[in-house]
Amino acid sequence: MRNVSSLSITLVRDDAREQRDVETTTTGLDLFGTDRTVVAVRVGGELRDLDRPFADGDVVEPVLIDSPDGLAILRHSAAHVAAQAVQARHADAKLGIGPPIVDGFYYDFDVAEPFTPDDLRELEKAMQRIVKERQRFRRREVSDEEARAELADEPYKLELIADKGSATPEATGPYGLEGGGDAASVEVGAGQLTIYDNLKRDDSVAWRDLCRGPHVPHTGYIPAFALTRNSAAYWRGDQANAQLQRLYGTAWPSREALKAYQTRLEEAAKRDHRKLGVELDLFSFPDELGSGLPVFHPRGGVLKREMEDYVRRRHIEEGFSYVGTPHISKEGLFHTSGHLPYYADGMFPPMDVEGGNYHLKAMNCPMHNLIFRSRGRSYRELPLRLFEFGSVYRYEKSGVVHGLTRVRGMTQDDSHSYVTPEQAPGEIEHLLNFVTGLLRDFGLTDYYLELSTRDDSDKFIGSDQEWAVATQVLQDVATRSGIELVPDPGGAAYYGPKISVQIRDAIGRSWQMSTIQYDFNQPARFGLEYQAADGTRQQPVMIHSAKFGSIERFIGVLVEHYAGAFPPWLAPVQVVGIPVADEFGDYLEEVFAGLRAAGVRAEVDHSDDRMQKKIRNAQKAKVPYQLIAGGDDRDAGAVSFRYRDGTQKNGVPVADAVAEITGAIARRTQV
RNA sequence: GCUGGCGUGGCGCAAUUGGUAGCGCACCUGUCUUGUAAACAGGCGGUUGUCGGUUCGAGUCCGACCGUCAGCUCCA
Repeated sequence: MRNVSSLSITLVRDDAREQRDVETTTTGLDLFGTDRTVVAVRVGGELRDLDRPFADGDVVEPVLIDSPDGLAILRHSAAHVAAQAVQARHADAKLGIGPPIVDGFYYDFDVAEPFTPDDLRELEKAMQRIVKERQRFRRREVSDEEARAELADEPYKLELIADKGSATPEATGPYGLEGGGDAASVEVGAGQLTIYDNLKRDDSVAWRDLCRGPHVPHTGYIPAFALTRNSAAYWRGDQANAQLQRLYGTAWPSREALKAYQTRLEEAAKRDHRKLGVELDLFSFPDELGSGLPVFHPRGGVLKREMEDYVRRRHIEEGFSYVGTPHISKEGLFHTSGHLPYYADGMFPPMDVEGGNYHLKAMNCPMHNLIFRSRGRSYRELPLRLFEFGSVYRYEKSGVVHGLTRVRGMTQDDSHSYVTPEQAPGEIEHLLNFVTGLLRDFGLTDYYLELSTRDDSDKFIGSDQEWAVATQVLQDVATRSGIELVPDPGGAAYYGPKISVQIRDAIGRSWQMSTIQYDFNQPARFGLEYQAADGTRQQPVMIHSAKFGSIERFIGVLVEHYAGAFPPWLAPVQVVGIPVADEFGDYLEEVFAGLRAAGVRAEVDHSDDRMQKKIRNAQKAKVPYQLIAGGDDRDAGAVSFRYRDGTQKNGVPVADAVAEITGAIARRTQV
């Protein structure tokens, strides 16, 4: 028989369930308080602070500090510490929101003066003091009126209270990580408001914040943190709102984990394509040209040409016709297409020519439409597939230009497939297969699909019915592919929905690469038609698609993906010949003549450096193969391999060496 | 576009409280060159992003512009 003053709870740990009778006042701290790796509990699916008492029948699971929820709780608690430090230093600072994010947290403040690097150092010290004080986090349920009274000096919090209920926590989980959720839901949920106090040893309130929680039991649970940077951010992400100052930080379960994170960032920075572009002499951005306008050096040119050769050949194999169109056009074309009314801001301003306005093109589709319309079209010609390398220019805002991944002048491997509505699903599937095959050939496997659809804003044209059909077609094909599919509501082009391939770069930013868009609007606006089997005139659907997306961006991502150590087929220089001494240069030249005859990009290093220096240079240039030859090799009609990892293979007969290299190039393998 | 940081020879860096710009690599020249990540010596190269201002004097201070970095917003 159970004692009336006890509860029965179920403890779930590592998939094991354990029934336990405990005292009525038992809390998570009683169960796990000695274990610093437990930061909260999950009771019936809900995250709770450790100091809340259990109820009879509760199913209790400890939340470990290194689990996704545990890390979020740790980081969100660190955000509170940061905010306390800020308000202690800047009495006028008004609180915005302070959610956890990937690898860290931020907190927004309305302050008179932006934070300086010195501020960050001082704030970090202040945070350390708060952590040392082991301030307790105390949860307090308050009514809306109480919250308003208590936070009368916090205008942004008052706004959140007023908006309470509009948040949708179930859509994103408790912390709304990985985007998509309203970060403000960290402060207020849909129901009961809570305030978290930070209590000093004597139980006096050091600081308090409107917050859903949960939090770690006390600030001593934050073993390793750092403030990383600060920047401006618009209140609630809206450019029309006030600009707040955002403080970014990171927090980890241990000093070692923090150190590992910092090391990871340093390693990622070494892969940055902007840095490697200089080091490997691939491309540059001359100031004289203007922001976002790259030039490709000979080595980068090889990369670009290999990609273009590949994708041109593949388009032809997939039934596309290679076409060509100019870089500029009279502006009427872009009125017809609808781009000018909708996206004038994204285009370079017009040039006045003979009294009329000309525009640099920002897209190729209108010109391809003119090719389609250049004569009568039969249903027998469909799908009609046009493809070109289109040079387009987009007036990207100055703050968003970024290396090769966000430029103002770029080359799209752009295609438009004109199809009957019935052919559309098949064509989209065809294009998606084309794209996934291309990504595989370039060694990219870590990507996901995004389905960008319309929302109810007025920037989309066409009927709801047409949008629904187009969206459904794309969704079906994307789902059938089995690739991870992420919704992107409101992200569609004004003329139709799209599927895009998103790839992450070295620093975790994701970039849109390939796109497939379903467009029923432009065929109507351009009056495109074909004659059907029954003699009637019908309007085609056009499917826009770019496989690399932008060649420039793809190169940027490739550089980071391979950290500059490209597979042989893409490497600007595939083989460097290194004579052990000057006199073996002629022998290597003979060998390299054979390589070059086989189409290999191979150079003998005849500089007056010594062998060791030549090896070092080739290594730094990340050349896949170093072929070294001295007396032993020459006598044997052989060469010696040195690979990028420093391993070597000596005395390889020349024919075998050529076969090994040409084989790896042909198979597009990495070495 | 917004907020903040930064801007010194091709690259990476240095220059005390404002006092007339240094180093390494690269490059050029010469001598060297036999086994897997830097031979030795000499030399060329910048008026410090641009323009304007303060000052007897500015790379060092101020302003504008350009570029760049981080974040925000945006991304047909």
